[in-house]
Amino acid sequence: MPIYVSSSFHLLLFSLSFSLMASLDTNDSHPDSSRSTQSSLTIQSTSLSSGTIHMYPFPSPSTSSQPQRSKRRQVKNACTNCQKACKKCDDARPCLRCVRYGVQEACVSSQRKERKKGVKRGPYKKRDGKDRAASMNTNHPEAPLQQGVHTAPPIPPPLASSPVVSSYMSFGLPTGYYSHFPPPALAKSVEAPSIYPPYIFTHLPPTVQSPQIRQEAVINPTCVPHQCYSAAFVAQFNSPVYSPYSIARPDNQATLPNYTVYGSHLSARQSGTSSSDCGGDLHRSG
DNA sequence: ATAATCGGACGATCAATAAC
DNA sequence: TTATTGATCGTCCGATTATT
Ligand SMILES: [Zn+2]
Ligand SMILES: [Zn+2]
Repeated sequence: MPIYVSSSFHLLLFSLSFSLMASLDTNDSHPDSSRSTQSSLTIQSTSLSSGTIHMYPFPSPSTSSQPQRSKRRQVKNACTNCQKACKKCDDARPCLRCVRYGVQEACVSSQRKERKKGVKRGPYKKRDGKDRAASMNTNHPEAPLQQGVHTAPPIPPPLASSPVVSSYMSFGLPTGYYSHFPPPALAKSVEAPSIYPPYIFTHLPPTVQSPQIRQEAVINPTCVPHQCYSAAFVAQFNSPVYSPYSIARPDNQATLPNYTVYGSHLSARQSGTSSSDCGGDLHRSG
């Protein structure tokens, strides 16, 4: 039963941000300032008008020139539903989004196709010390902007002395674990917020792993304790002391009135349509 | 106001290549 | 053989559009 705790600094940030995020809808987004066209590039700030929260748990007081942000974390394989909808998935199966839409049964991981081999690449750039430093350093004027992200000192691994965990990366839970959600009262958006309290993980309750009971839990939100996401959850979340054991995932959110059921309205693209598949850098060129 | 769509930025992966 | 590069493939942010 892993319990990851962290600094109160971040808890504070989170409690603050969730109230602001309440208005977010399908923009279950999180700070990604470099690609946002209308959100600011500020660090640890909040854009109230757009609803975009900029939270960068790694404060960079000294380097004021470069906005520092942690990397966006991706799951290895999104489920097919999330994949089609271009929405954030998670490592658990069923994923939270499918649970929310009541399509747990259809939540299966997508398949990655094998990378093609035998593609020639041409010469790499030289690898002596200097070139290397240059290529890895943003100081290089020619370096792509993208590389600038890595300018900051490498983020220490979790077991490093610092308890600080990136909120941006916090969603990376081991399979079978769910992070806690903001209290439903705050999380009125349909899609799950991308920023989760990163510090309290709870093991997937066995009941959730059973399809039958899972379904019941969705159908009947007023279910057995540990199968539902009830006032108990809210209470715990609001409590200064978090108990990792009695919290189940918010399954009952799938039955919230505003949520439409997969098959009628689910925001996943029809597989047969000619619409684009929402993917990739097809446009990108050398 | 809320939900769905989807363009494209960003992240992760891993074969090709370079260095040892 | 190991280390590094960098193209490919994938995720999903977030603006736009559609629906209620
Ligand atoms: Zn999913
Ligand atoms: Zn799913």
